[in-house]
Amino acid sequence: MVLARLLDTAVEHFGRQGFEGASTRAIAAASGTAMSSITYHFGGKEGLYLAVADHIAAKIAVRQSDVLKVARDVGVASREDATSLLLEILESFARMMLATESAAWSSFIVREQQHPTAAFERLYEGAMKEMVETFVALVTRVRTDLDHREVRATAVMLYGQALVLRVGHASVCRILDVDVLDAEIEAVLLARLRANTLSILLEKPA
Amino acid sequence: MVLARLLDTAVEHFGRQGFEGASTRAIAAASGTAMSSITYHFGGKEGLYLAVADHIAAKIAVRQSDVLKVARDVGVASREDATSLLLEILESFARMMLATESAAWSSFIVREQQHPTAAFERLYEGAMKEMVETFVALVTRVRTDLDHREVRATAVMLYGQALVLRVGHASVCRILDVDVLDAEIEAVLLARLRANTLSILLEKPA
DNA sequence: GTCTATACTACGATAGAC
DNA sequence: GTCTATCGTAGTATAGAC
Repeated sequence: MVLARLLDTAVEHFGRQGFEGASTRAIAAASGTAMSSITYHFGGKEGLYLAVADHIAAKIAVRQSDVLKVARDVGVASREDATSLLLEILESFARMMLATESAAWSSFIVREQQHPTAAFERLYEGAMKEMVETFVALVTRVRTDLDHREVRATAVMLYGQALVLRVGHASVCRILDVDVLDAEIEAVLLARLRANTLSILLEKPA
Repeated sequence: MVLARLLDTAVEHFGRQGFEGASTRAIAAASGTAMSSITYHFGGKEGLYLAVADHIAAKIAVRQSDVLKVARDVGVASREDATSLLLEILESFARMMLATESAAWSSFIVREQQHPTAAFERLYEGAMKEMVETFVALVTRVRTDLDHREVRATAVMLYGQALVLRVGHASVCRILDVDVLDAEIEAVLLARLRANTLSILLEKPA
């Protein structure tokens, strides 16, 4: 109970302020417990940080599990099925990027992306790997004209379209001239994501 | 001189560790001066932080000035010219995201994107605004089938494809199964960016 | 302008009471 | 398991020498 509360608070604090910036005192206080609880439960600040990485990975895995399960069940898909599966996975990811709850842990992940520590390994293995590999397999199926590396580069950029919604949040709001991304704007963004993705996937081999 | 050295060091430190995580002592030491120089030149830690934002904005503005100048000179372009200008701006941005020097300040910017402070205003007005507006104008020219908001949503996602190269750096390396993004991989990525962007821009209105 | 010295606050870790 | 108390370190800011 205290343990869970510490983890949730820590996601927020590490996300906002990074490892060095966050303070175990502040995390403990915001969790309504003493600082030494962190030492007891996690061995120290670093242990808490790694536990947060696992915590985030688990949350993402749960959130993506439905759509990934469908992809697994379908197995080798027709080109049309693969295309619509890709759209679904990407839209699911984009919704995650738009959800306000992702703000907390996305900061954590983005920091690890740019300056990886041991926590990155846990994030990647625990949450991202399966999503990535499924995605790559589907792009391979749809874009038979591309080689191995081109497929993966394409997958990266398809993801980038959704990632920018969270990572460039302030600019996205500025560009769209809104203060918050409400349901109406979200619909426009998701529709564009879908349209762009279809354009990319269904390009006729030159 | 000391001032410039302090700024360069501060970009690095604030980028990696954030505002709270970075220490003025460490920044001063790495710049070969005393901590009180920061107080003298910038008024304190916060003043230094804002100065860093201006510093970064200026660097980006310089880097993008050539390609933006061309766009300005062309004025109202033909659809073909607008398309190739868009490709050029985006590729220039992508090259910036791939350059190792952008690692330092991109962390700074990404943090401000997700949790904006006064520094974000300086970054946006100083460096991003012109790039964004030019870009939106060109997309408007090319995708005449889209309304105002759809154009801006499309612009955001086109940028996202390039942004992911920096912001998702560790994952990109993992997905492409490389340790560093060398010239060969870069070429593949840029070629895909170009191809995807063309697919999106030249989509036939349904 | 740039330094040293210092005041004050907050950090993480740990020991020990309960 | 959770708390309080305390230690050593490191943070920012500031005053004053040069």
